[in-house]
Amino acid sequence: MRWTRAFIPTLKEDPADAEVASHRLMVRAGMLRPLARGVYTYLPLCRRVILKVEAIVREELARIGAIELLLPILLPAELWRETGRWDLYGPLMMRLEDRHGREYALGPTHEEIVTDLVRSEVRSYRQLPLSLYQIQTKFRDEIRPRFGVMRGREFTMKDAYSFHADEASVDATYRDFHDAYGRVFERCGLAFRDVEASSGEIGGEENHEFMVLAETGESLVFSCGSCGYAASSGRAEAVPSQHEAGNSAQPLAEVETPGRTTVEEVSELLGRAPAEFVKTLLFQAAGETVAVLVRGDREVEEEKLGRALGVDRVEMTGPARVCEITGAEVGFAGPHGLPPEVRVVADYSLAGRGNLVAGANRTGFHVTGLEIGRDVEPDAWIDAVRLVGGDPCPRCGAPLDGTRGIEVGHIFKLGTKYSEVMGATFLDEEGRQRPFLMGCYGLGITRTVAAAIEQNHDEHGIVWPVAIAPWEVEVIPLNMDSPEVVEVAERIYDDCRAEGLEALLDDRADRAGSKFADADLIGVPWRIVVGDRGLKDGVVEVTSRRARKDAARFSPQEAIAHVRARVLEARGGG
RNA sequence: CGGGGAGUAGCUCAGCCCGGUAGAGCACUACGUUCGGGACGUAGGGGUCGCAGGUUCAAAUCCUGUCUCCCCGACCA
Repeated sequence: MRWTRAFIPTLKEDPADAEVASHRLMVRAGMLRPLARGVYTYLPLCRRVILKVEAIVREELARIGAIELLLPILLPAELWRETGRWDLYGPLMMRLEDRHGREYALGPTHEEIVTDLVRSEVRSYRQLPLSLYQIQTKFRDEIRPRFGVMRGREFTMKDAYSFHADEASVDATYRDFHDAYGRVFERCGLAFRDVEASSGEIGGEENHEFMVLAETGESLVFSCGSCGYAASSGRAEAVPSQHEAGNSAQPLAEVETPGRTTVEEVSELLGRAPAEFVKTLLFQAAGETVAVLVRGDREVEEEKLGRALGVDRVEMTGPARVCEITGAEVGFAGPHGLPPEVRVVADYSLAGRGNLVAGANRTGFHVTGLEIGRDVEPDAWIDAVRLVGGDPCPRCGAPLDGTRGIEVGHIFKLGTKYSEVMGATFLDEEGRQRPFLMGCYGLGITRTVAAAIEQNHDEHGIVWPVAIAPWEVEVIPLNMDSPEVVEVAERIYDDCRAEGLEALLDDRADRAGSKFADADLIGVPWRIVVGDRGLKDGVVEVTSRRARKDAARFSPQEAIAHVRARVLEARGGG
């Protein structure tokens, strides 16, 4: 491709609204332009990268026998009503009506749609297992789209769904997808972790997330360097302590704490460490009010809490209701003396602690000397705390690493969650009608591109891994007025392509500085520079984007051979 | 949804308080000089100042409404 024909509108200046590297660089490098909040045009350079990622995904899925199809984007409400997700999905789903007033959604995910297809087409266990996937645009009306394509409202996702007659088959396919995802991200040049995760809206049983490690990630990941345990924040377990109440034999006493509502403020006033506090948080879980007690220096992880309570989701109780229940303003809730209908659960972080500080359920007062077991008897001890880096590994006790990550893939075992309610069944060997066992497997294509940039850039621009680079080599003639430079560059460009390399020729009449700056920005991994200076000695220069200025001098033919050898090493897979 | 900020040239922004001929840098066009890490000069092209009302002799500027975008938050007591 010739630069003058390629439509790569690079920018000298950073866009004003881009906060993270991938967003900033995608706009500057002429990959991305915004159209609406969380909605972007993918320019040709970006499209090339997307197609490369998709090609890798297709290759790896073909290896595990998954079959590509394409499901519609415009989805009738009835199917979603069958599973109850028309209401459950809430405002996250983009909805519209046709001229007759019929309701539709723009597909945020496709479990219902693919299950509907399979229930009407697949009759027998002989047709199983079946793995179907598509690569398609998804729509989610995110609360707050941000970070460019990392959290957009319209994005490209590969979603796969598998159907099985028995658990062993689900397990085998789940493992296949797990391994295929690992190979995809590896081939894309990404450092990632696969972690135990919680299932969110999709639901189901076992599931794993694939997290690309990056400071700008929106998720928290915990991993153990000694035993290999890894889990997302919503899943990572605390080490279960023995839940014996402490006993310091201090009397329960009220203290005045006017206007001090946060742990920090009360801690300062009383001179007691936050770890000696009980935070009492009221949640609504399936219509019931639950008081969750957690150590003052810790936070509740709502996903874990929901699982511990056996409900799909928990919600914090609104301030008005909190006042009603505790009889005090928000900020003074405590475990002692709550109405009997409020269920009380205590997090393990409080186990064995005595002489605690807590709200007094009276505006302007806290209590000291609180003993769990004496002053309040929790209905249950649970693990609902959000871990922090350095917490002990639940498997081996070594300190956990806490890092941020970008979720690029998520795989689930669904069981019969969808097939059962939708009546999707097959006949087994004994002629019995049984619901399909299912798995589903998502991989964010555009998010993977952004994650690749987050992990591979420097202050000058993108540093593409060869496997997903828009081009493998960029040929840069430094002086377009020199017939010799142009001629040699053109010949190198042609020969590169003849050798099967994907080449970009910067045939713009610009000065050398601009070409170098743009080359750094768009991040093509190899560069062959042709200038009068070198041609005097019959050589051109080869540099990698990573090394940038460190040039090796070769004859044109050697240069191509050198680059070709490096590219073939790095292409991987295939 | 709540709070804050911003909409002026393709991009980054000034001008608005204090109403009076619409600006700068980058980008673009032409010519010249330059030419190995984002050159310089000269001359140009390009804007219904988000939109709709209102006040005024006169509105980018003041007032009202509205739309859009960005940031923060959405209850951790």
